[in-house]
Amino acid sequence: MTGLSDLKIKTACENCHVRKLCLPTSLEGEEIQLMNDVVSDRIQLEKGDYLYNSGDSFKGIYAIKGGSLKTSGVTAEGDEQITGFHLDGEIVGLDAIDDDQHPCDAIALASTEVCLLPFDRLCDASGKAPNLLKDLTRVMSREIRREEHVLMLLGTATAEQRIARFLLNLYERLQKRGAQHNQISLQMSRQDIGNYLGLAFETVSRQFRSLQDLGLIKVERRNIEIIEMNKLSALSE
Amino acid sequence: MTGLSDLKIKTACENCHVRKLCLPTSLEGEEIQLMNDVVSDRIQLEKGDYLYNSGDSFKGIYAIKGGSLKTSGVTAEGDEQITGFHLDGEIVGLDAIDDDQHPCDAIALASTEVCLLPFDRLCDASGKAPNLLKDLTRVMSREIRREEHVLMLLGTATAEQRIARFLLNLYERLQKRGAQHNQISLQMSRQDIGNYLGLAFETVSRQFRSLQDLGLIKVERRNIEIIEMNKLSALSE
DNA sequence: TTTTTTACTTGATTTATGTCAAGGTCCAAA
DNA sequence: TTTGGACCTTGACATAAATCAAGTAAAAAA
Repeated sequence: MTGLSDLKIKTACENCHVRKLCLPTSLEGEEIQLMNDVVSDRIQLEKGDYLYNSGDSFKGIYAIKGGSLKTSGVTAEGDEQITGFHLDGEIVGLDAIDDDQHPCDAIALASTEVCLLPFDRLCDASGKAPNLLKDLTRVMSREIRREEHVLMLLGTATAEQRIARFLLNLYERLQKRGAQHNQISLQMSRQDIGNYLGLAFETVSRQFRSLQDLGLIKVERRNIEIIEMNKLSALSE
Repeated sequence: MTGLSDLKIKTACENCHVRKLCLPTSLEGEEIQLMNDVVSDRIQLEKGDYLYNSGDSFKGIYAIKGGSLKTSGVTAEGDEQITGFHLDGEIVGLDAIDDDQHPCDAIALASTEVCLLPFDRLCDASGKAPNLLKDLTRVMSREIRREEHVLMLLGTATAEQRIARFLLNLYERLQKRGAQHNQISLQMSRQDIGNYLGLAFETVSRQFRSLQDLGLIKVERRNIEIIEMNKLSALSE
């Protein structure tokens, strides 16, 4: 099923446009070839497709080559709780390593392409390349810190602060990926944003409106323009 | 400063009473010796002592040999947000790997002893022992999942659900450490619990009282007895 | 095109929880 | 033993955000 030419395309980590944001950020020259051998598969998803479901057995972690995903768990009461939005260059599935099954769903927010990094291969390669081991632990550490930030947000912040920080965080990440200046293109619904931030979707809508009335942002469906970055930033604190 | 006999005591991972809960859970025989060489130091803390402060440079991760810690970050507004309570056998400091400085404080809740695992040594050893590498990634994955659970709690749960889940979670972890049946000994203040769960401390107090009035628990200062485990569990969902 | 569905906005009302305030209890230091 | 202070409980009141409800706009389907 997989020809030689496919393999070549599949394994071109060194040519990947998100290379510097992805897992093997510190690998150079021959080491990056190791990484090519780790990547077993590319998966193409359309909007709404599941990359994995809660309960699925763990094969490996996934690097997002293009597009975006949301990850969500199911609360004890049975409803969805979104735990993160993930952009290209970011890694999902790290929470499944411990007990060999995914505790969350991962769902594409748009057309999305991911690389499967089978975990056994990744461990083998990490044993050979100390830099890869460091990159792996760094990526996991970053995910822990990301969740700590969300946690701190949900612990105390007001609805306005949550929305402001959400927008600023997304903006920073989009900027690294070369987005247009001061523009945020939301890939998710108000429902999703509210769910993620622990707010009703009506509250998200009202806060967008309120920030627009204050002249800090301009809202046009799922496109947000940041007008007053400093004020928005001040308000988020 | 460190004699041979000290070294022997320091490095006795194989004899440690929290060995099965700690990092090197899958190591056997000679491999566990590798771990002994990783541990560089034991640190004794009294209640209120800081293990590290936010901003401190990262030396390594810490395994709790006995006692307990809280970790807390500082929000943008400048107030404390507790991100976790950590018991013996658990690991703290994983969030500092990525950018080489601690993003949180870690503070002892009681007399506490920790082992310092310098990160470079740990990486070296992980390169030699594939099982150690797996243990390390498992511990990090577990921390990611733990935070996801808190996140899901803060996203939607009511005050009553938060308290119920907090108690049940703590109970499970204490049971693994041989606590008395149905007893929870809280090492932290109502203030801390509220901060962690995103509630005012008065709300924590009221919920304890309410659960006691329902006959599900018995509260006596910082000792909680679970009377109706099933009902408490049902209520937490 | 028209119709249907989904996503979003806005208003009115309710409610869970925060805030303020007062008093009580236990522990530690003198 | 007394005293001071941290910690906790309880009540009264305020409020941010949820919920309920109705309408609008855009996208998808017919």
